[in-house]
Amino acid sequence: MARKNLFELSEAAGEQAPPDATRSSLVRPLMGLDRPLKPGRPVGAISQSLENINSRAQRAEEIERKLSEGHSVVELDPSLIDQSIVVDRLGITDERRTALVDQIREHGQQVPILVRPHPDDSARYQVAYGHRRLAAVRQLGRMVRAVVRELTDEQLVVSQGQENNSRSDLSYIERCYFAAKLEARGFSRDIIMASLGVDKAALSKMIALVARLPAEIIEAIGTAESFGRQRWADLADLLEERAKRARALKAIQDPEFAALSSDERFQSVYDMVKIPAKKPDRTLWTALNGSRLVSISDSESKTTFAFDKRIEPQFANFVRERLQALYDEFRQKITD
DNA sequence: ACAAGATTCCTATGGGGTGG
DNA sequence: CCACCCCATAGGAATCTTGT
Repeated sequence: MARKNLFELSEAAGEQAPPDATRSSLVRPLMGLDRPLKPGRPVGAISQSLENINSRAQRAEEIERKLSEGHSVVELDPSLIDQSIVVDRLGITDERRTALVDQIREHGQQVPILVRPHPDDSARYQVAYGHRRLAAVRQLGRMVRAVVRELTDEQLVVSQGQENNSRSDLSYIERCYFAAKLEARGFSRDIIMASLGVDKAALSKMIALVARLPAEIIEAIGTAESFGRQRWADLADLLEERAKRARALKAIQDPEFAALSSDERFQSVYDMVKIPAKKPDRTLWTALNGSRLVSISDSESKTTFAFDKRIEPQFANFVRERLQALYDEFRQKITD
């Protein structure tokens, strides 16, 4: 928890920091993004150029530096801006949203968002990144500060993914989800790798993971910030079993489930399917005369007595009539 | 035969816990 | 408080599989 809060604070600080405060040490130009690429340029060029920059943070700092220095920032009406062609988030917590809104209300929007002209509607724009800032500004009813660039679809998603990477903004499952959506939209593996900053092996696993998990469960659990590849893969393994999957799908409908934090939701689903359902412990009670009168089934939540009517038809009724007396005796015993 | 993708295995890293 | 260990994570290399 403490870690998470720290992270949120530092991330919030990042949004408002003066753009040039920490960037003077950066000298390496962001190859491939320091000038707009010609549309239609082979996609390999993008990923190739990105290989030369190994540090994600550095890469992202560069993107921001370019934005704040090299390109003019304009103010746009948020209502003219549509979201990206591929949505990357699984939802955002309320406190994070309000924190950002407060911050922009007090300090203004320090970091511009990146948009491109809408390919189908010349009057509108599409976000490459800055969805949350856009939403916050929209809520405040202000104009949004934005950099407008001509971007191909590939450049758009690569910019979007790199921005997310740079801020360590997306949890593992969100990155997987984003990857899967890019894949579904027909982007090449090269582009997706460049966007997410992962190699082909990792990407393969990310896409496979989303394919293995029911979408309802991913969406119900949400970001699950604390859980990475291993735990999600474990969960996917466990959910291969049909019975467990059914149980998980049912559990996520519970209103109590929705009230948990995302991490807790993951843990709760995980725990539920991890512990194998204990099958009821069945024993047969045998009377002293050898009659096997009662079979007793003992599970986690209840104990069932089944009376065999073929052997002693009246016995069950007899016990039923004595229940109150038995219960009284029981109460008496535990209150002593 | 070749390329793309999937899988498996190994390892550096860092967080978290524990014992002195 | 520090040193150490354990474990999860995520990146990467090697290898296997599949499709053309």
